[in-house]
Amino acid sequence: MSTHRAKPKTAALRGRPSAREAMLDAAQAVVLKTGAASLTLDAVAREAKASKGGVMYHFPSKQALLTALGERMIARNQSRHAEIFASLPATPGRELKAYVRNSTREADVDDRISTALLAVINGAPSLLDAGRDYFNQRFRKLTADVPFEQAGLVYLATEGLWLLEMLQISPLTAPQRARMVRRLLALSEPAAEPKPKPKPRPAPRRTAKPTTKPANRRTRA
Amino acid sequence: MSTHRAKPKTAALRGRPSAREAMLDAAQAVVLKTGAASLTLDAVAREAKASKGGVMYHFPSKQALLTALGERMIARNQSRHAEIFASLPATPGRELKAYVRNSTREADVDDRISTALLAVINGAPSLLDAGRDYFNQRFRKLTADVPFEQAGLVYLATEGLWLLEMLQISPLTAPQRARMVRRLLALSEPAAEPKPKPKPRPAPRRTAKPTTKPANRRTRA
DNA sequence: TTTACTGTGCCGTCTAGTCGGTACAGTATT
DNA sequence: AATACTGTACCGACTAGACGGCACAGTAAA
Repeated sequence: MSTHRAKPKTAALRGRPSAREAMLDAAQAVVLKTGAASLTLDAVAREAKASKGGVMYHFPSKQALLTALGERMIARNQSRHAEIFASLPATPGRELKAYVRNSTREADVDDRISTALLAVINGAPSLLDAGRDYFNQRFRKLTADVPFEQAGLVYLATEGLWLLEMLQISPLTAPQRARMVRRLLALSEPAAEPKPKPKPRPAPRRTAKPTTKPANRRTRA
Repeated sequence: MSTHRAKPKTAALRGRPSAREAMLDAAQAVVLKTGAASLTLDAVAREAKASKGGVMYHFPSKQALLTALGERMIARNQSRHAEIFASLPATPGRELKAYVRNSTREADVDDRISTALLAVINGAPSLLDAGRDYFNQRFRKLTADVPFEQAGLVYLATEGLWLLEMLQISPLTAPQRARMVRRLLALSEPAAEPKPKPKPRPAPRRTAKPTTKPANRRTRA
């Protein structure tokens, strides 16, 4: 434990503009570009334009780097959620709605991809544990002001969408996805369930484009 | 490609009770017991009570082993689906119902865990590609005889439940899970949506056990 | 000079893949 | 029936490379 050179947290707080953060960014970039399997310390150093020693200085072990990455991602996710939450009117289902919005953000996919891939690949119990707590707490909040089965359904579907996209195996086309997201948001309001079909099916019934496009491309071979 | 010693398929068909299958079983067991990260050829050999050379004889590369594993799992999943499908009455939503049943099978979790973890860990594009096709085809079938948004919702929620359990981060307690599965099955029938509350909420409203139990344990530290 | 940090080089371990060898079941030949 | 030969299945030692981690010298600022 105490083998290493004291916590560099002080450094992140004052002085240099955080080589530490840059390294976390680099780690994320590596995962995104070349896959989680190739997330090596050398790769991070290369990406961050630092040396391996530098990385080891900031993170005593690879585990530490991974953990820090996971924590940062959870924190970011939380603050984004808070932001969206604040922008919504104080109706019941507010939490759920904010959650759906946050989870289905296009721009967000980048961040999200890395986390779980990392967690999985590493088999890191600590990362998974942190994630578990986070998931548990969130779920409890989401089901607070919407009937359980309804909130649960929205929750599961949202996570499903996210995870499928993360794994690049979502069968939904872009318009289908948009449609489902709209549906999820509508279902986030407690009173919304009974008759979910006010509009008489406008146009895209035949599922625009014959499903053959996976909607997600991959940088790898 | 043709570097190796001819396909040993003949062996699987006659004579020996297929060391090949035993090796695939072993690979699965290893992933299940010690995590996907520790799926090495040596580990497979040890588990299968064979030698590494033996493993390499049947699978020219680790990739090949992984691919074979993935294919076998898809095949098994398909046949299980067919079985369940056959046991259901020919009502609309039959496909969807069979899919939900198959995906939420307790006993099935074992099999499922390995596949995706494998696919992710390896970054194996081939495995993911096979999975993608499978997912696409399945989705198209499932949305055939149930309104798209309804089927899509059930689909996403089911995949979400499965993936969350696979990653050991599902926040649902066992009774909550059971409740959601029931709900998903009910939603698989096209006419079922309007009023989903015929029974006046029997007993477990206060979500039996305060969510603290993750419902899935792990063998690792 | 002390502190904070970087860069380089090395080492031990782990792991995919190779290779030469073995056991043995058929099969053909005599 | 004995012999020689062939192909299949399998073994285990070895190799080359990758990767995590460590030591240590160097540098810049205060």
